Amino acid sequence: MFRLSKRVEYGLMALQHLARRSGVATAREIADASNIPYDLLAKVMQSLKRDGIIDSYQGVKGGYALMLTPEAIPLKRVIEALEEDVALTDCNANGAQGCDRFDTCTIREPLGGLQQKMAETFSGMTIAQLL
Amino acid sequence: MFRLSKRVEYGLMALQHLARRSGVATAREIADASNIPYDLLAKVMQSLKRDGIIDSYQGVKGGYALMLTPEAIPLKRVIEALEEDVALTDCNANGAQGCDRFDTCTIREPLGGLQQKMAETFSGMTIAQLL
DNA sequence: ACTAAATAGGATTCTTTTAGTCCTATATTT
DNA sequence: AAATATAGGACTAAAAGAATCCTATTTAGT
Repeated sequence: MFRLSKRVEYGLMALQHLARRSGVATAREIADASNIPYDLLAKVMQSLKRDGIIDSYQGVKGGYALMLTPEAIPLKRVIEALEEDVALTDCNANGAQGCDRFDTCTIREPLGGLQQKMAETFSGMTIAQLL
Repeated sequence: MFRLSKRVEYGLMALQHLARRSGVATAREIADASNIPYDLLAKVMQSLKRDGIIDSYQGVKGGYALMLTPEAIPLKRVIEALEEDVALTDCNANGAQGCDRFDTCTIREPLGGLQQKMAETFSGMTIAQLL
């Protein structure tokens, strides 16, 4: 349906939250502040951590903090960290896998061009512009 | 997952087919040529017809033909004819419906800007550029 | 040492969306 | 009348997305 997933929505809200308070915030705090299901947000934060966008601190007084300035975090990176790829078709993301008309297909290449434009759009906007 | 739906993929293939042969083609012919499930394509053609992108002729010797030149059919129109909207979030498409954090949400507006850029991208490419 | 509060992450379930199929009706040409 | 199209409703199957549950580990404070 051509939408950002909830994971991405929640991730953006969380990063916005972290950018605003510029310190450590817990997943619980963010979930409460933005009215997001805690368990789901927890996974999102783990993904962002794995990607290196944020850092995490375990234990009491723990939480998450940005590893980068908001200006240095393009939306494209957030989306990709959250296990999606900015691609219009499967074939433009994964190649022939799973498409039985890969060879004869005549829309893949032109769509590839479009896709690149979209990728540029998502690269051009950063967390800083959400503030 | 941020992909075009099969409906849109099939619709683009069909329009490309019609643009190339610039005459009447049946759904069966297009389905065979592009290796698309016939039943599904039939619905897609009906939607394109309803939108006025193509015209249809019933009965033997019937089929479909473009109502517009390929240059006059932007992808955005095709996508919308096929029951999708080019929107990044539900709220940016339907307003407050179904989102319980509509009022407090702070990512909707900036995403709206992005969305508009995307819409422009999809408006800027036409069926002619698929040829 | 113990407890409380965090992150880490596996497994599962529920819901929604998308894709695909089936069947019948109607129109048109031969 | 028969054959070949589109029109469209109803249904089923498969996949993806969202949400929940449970347990392990880490760490600060007492």
